[in-house]
Amino acid sequence: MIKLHCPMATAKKAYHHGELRESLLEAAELLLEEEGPAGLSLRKVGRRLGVTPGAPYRHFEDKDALLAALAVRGFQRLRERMLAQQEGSANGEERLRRAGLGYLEFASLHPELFRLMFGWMPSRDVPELCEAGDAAFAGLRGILESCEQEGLLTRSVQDAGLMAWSAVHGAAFLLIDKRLMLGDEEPCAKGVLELLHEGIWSGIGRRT
Amino acid sequence: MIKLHCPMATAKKAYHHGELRESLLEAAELLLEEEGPAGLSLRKVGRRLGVTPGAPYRHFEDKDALLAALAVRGFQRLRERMLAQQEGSANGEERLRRAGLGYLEFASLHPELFRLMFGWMPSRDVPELCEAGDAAFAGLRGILESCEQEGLLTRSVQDAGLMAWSAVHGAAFLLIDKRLMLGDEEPCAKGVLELLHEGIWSGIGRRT
DNA sequence: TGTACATCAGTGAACGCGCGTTCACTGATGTAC
DNA sequence: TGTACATCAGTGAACGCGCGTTCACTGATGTAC
Repeated sequence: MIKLHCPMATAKKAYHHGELRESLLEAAELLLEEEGPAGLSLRKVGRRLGVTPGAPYRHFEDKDALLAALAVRGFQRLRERMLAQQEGSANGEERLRRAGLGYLEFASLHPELFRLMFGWMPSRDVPELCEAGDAAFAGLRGILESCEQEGLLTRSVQDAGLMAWSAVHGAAFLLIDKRLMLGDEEPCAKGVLELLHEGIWSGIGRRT
Repeated sequence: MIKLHCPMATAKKAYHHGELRESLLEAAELLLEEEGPAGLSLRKVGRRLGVTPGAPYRHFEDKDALLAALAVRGFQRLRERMLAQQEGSANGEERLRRAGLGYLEFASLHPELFRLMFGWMPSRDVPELCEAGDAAFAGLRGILESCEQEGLLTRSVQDAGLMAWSAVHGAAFLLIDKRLMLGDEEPCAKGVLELLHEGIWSGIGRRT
């Protein structure tokens, strides 16, 4: 048996873990999704990795720093997911739709992380965190600006951004809170987005 | 000095509090808003009321029950606020706007409670809680149904509901998370709603 | 109106728990010569 | 290539803390007669 992420693969118990920082983040995220924010403790994370309670302090100043790092990672992935499939799509409307879908998918896949990123964060004034959040929103703004250049918007980029982001953000929360029922079936990101996009686009754009 | 809410107003320290259940809820909500969910403990709430740690257990089975009651109260007030000014407004569009404004105002005034109601709740399967949430949404649905009867909707009540609720719900979160910047000024519920409503109504309704 | 008694609501002390964090330590790693 | 040594990353024991919850109790309240 070889543990891929451990440099000391053969040794049964290595004194040095090797990639503890990354492992802590992974384990913490897993724990967060399993037990929610109240169930996430540094000690538990350490225990999962077979590591002493003091070990995490070599990599994070305190618990809040770990949480902030978790949220930063989250924003980066959210951004990547939103922008992932943009290249192929010529049309501004289509790019907006894909970004929205990425947003909803991200929330569905990582509901607790999503909640942590938006609002639950105990220490909000971490600059890295703000930057990561702003960067994610900048992706949306970029899409809308290109829509405007294509002459597709009926409103300012600012107003369209408020509208589109609010709608998708709200839908993401309602989706992970299971407060949406589309007929009988369990709602999925894709179904919700289809309905939503129609409304958003009627509200901010025009079809050519 | 007379404490209004205490029947034993003259006695310096009454053995029986008299309205402890209600006081616990009030104090808990205050504490929640001041310190966030992580700072809310039964002991602290008791301490604030000058009451023993065991006292709350005469009124709530456990901490989760208190939290659930808090959220239920929140949903009731959210509903009331949304429907408060409906009577005077003949027009369906206007009623929808006022409901949206009520929603945003509620979130602005009680951000932590709002977060508790949506999603943070540790024990989600409390039936009273679901009912209270559904009742709040039913208010929105009623408004949209009357819009439909007035011939104002361009979409089904279902789709319009998803759209309108998502947009306002998302804006509420972005607002309390301070993620919205409208030009230079600090955004307020009213300003955000004005912009939002234009987009929503273009998306789901028509003007007569 | 007065008394006896059941019920109720809060007391206060105690429980065990898991937590975040600190600290002197030690084993492993990597670098200089 | 081999050795000495500084640096680093994890150990393990300990700290104090505040928490949720329990429980035998007691003072106040309200009811029956």
